[in-house]
Amino acid sequence: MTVNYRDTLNLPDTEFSMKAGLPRKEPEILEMWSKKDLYGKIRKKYEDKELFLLHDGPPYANGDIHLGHSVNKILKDITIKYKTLKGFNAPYIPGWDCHGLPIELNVEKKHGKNSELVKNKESFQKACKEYAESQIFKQLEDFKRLGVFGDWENSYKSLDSKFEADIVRSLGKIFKEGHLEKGEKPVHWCQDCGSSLAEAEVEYIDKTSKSIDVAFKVDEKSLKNVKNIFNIENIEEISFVIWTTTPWTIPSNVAVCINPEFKYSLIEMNNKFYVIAHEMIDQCSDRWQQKIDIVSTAEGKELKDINLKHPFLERKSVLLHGDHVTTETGTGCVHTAPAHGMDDHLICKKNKIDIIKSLNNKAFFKEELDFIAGLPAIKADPLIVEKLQEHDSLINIEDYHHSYPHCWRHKSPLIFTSTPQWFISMKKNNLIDGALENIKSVNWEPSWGLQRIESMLIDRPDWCISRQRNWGVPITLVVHKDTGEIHPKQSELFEKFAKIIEKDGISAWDKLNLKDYISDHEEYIKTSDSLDVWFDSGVTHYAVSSKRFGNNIISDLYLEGSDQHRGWFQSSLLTSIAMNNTAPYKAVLTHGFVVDEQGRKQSKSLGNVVSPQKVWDSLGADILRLWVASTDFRSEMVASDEILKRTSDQYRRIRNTFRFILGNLSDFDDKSKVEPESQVELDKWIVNETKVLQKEVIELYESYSYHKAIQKIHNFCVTELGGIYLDIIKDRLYTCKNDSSARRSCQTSLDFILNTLVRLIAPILSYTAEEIWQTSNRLNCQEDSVFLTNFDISEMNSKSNIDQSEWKRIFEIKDAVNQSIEEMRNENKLKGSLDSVVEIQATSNDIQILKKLGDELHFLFISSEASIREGKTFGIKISSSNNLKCVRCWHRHSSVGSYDNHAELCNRCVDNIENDGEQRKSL
RNA sequence: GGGCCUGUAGCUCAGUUUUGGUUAGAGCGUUCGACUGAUAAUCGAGAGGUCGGAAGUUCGAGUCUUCCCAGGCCCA
Repeated sequence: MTVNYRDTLNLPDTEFSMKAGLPRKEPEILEMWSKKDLYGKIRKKYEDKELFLLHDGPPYANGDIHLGHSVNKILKDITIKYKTLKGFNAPYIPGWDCHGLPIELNVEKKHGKNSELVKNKESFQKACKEYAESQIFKQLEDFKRLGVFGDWENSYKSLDSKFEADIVRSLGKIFKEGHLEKGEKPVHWCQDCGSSLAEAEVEYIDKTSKSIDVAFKVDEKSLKNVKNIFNIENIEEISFVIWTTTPWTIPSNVAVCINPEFKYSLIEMNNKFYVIAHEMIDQCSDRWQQKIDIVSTAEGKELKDINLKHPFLERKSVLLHGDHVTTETGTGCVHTAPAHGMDDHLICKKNKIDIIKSLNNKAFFKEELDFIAGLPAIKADPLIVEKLQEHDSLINIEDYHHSYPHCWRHKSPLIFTSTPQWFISMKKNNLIDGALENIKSVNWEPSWGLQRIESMLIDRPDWCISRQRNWGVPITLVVHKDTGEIHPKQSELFEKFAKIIEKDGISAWDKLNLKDYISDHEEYIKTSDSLDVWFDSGVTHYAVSSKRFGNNIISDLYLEGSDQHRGWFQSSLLTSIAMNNTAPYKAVLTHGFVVDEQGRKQSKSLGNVVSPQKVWDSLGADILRLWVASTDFRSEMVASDEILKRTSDQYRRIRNTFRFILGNLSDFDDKSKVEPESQVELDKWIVNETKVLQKEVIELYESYSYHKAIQKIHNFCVTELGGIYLDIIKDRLYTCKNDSSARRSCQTSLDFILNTLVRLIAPILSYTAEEIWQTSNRLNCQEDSVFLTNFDISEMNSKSNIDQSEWKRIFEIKDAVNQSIEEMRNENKLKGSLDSVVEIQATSNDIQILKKLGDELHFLFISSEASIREGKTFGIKISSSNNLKCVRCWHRHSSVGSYDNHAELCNRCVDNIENDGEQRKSL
């Protein structure tokens, strides 16, 4: 009967399962981290170390987290964990942005727009706060589930009264530094919101508007002048023709602009005389379907000191020169209503022409315009067209399709209208210059970030911080009830109001009585506007970073999506420059957006949304983390089922590599370690390879090239470990005596690899790294968690007889042998590689190298025998071994059958079972 | 319409800047084979791209220039 020699082998043994079961295990690990207060322990351990401050950009406290949130948080977490393992004190304070319109709208929807709760400002604010908190709670649980480490108990929220007070203090500081300005400027206004909107709240949607061409008659007093310029007589009436897509702005017209660089023609059409840009004649003729005769042409710059008459109001309209006039569409004469257009506003400001606005503060037409009184702007279009027809001023009307600003919530068309607003001025106290100067010394990653924010800053208007909303931090200004002048003691008042708000929240502003603060209170009123929410998040460098880490601290890193070049990067920069004259960050890293396989953005309507919740429930958060890490985040990040499947494959390979290592270290401890000097050559080689890998991967982490880092780790598991090292050492691990130096030598290397690799994957595969750590006695004897260790592992240095280039050649020869064996297999002359006998003919160089492996060469090829002989060329001969197969080590050897007590074993196995065991030097 | 960015095997990425130069690399997946002592694993081998498209510069372009196409972010 055959002896069961399997029991004499040292087979791997581990509880680290092949099947991950992440969706089940991860919550348990999360629970363990929480029970241990791991984050607290990390903080304590590193409190004296150099600070690395990654300041969290707050997500908006509304809705479930999506893949974009996950990408952002995971990238931050990888960075934080890497820096921690590197030995930095790298805290992470997550935050939330809590005020603003979307939350108001949700609360309105929930309770009813006309409910008592919504109508009462204080109860409405309370409801908004509760709603935001409920959203935060949900998001927080999901962020934690991603495996993100942070101070969740002490996260920052812009709705905390302390934070709200700090927002007020920030505004006070900016006021004190002279950047605040009152203005009357056109802003996007949503009739449904009853409020002006931030740029971020505007979206462009295709719309059909009525475009009209309107004649503006030349004033009687200017007629002679115009006739002179065109060198013509005997004409009673001349009109300039403008083109606009917003008929409702005609009542606010105060001027018509022409470009002084263009030529303008006097034309005759239906026995009437008009002026339009020469270049536009053909286009207008087509559009109006009219025959046009050119009477005379003049230079635009000659047309000056001319007054026109408003088409139906008793008012003049001035002819102005402006470079903004183009010949793209229209007539080359531009209707100018400074209350309703930015160009119009600027050109009138320049020419000192007063704004006339026919809309009231709620954006309805004023009473004095009887025919449209009380109408909202766009609704008045037909009546204005009618009015123009009555006055014989309408030349043409047609539909016009264009991309038009709409409210991001209501999807309703916006109007552009001027309202009294508070601004942070870009120029008043050189804020823009300071910003442009300071961004140069920030490290932008990718580098085009600088160019991007620079071009955005250069053409950005003043920052309108006023919102006519209820759920927001009040602009705590005290202004004169008649003149609107700010109270002389305003600067001191900011701190007083901040203290009240810190105690009682934002509702305190509405309740406080000015007579408790100023003696001349009867002359003054409180402003009722609230702050743009971008201001809230913009001052987190003060309300969070400075408050928690010391005054004027500059964060090491801001890490957000590339859309934040206009958003948070800019609002933070501007407030920081305004308050401290320095940028709030040393480096800014941006990532792209998540798209589908076709490169399209994820949207509900396209049905291509990947839900992070589904991913961690089915595959595990580590798979999501691995996907984030293995994608180049600098451009768009593609997510799809196939990609996640590939990611799982990649994960399994890494996991199984650890499983193999753990299984083969089950009987290994510190006492079993072999001195590096006496290690087998191959074991020295892999230690060296591991050290090289570690160095390279750390460099890649350092440059935020996470996808290259994880790829390198994965490739190492596949090529160096799977393809070479682990495959070769199986023989020694399994068949040598368990405490033989041959076996202990490779276990010593495996121990080193385990220690190195588990740390290298920890920032990315956090759950798995921790699972490995807790499973292995070799690891958990060192620290309570992998995250309480660092990359510095005790050095293993040793001299080797075989250098790197020689090993390279050895493995090239191994590849060649593999190919030869494969050929034999294809010809059915061979089955497994252990059936083969390898004969190599090589030149002296190769011979010299191969000789170093001695009679252990066949272990390199995993063949039963191998021999070398010198020749003029390189050649490989494979043959099938005629020897019997040893049932224990599966090698074919002539000694099999020559032992009476072990009839089926080879000499090597007999030695390993009965005697001291074999010695190994090289493989 | 403008600014910035992306486009290399089915998938994820190298290679493109300072140096343009022989048959464009890796891993995954796929196909075939081996093993059954990492076993829903592991090992070996093979197939697979002309580098989004076109034109140009050059002896020579994935790599430089221009234009075009597709897509992303931000703006108008």
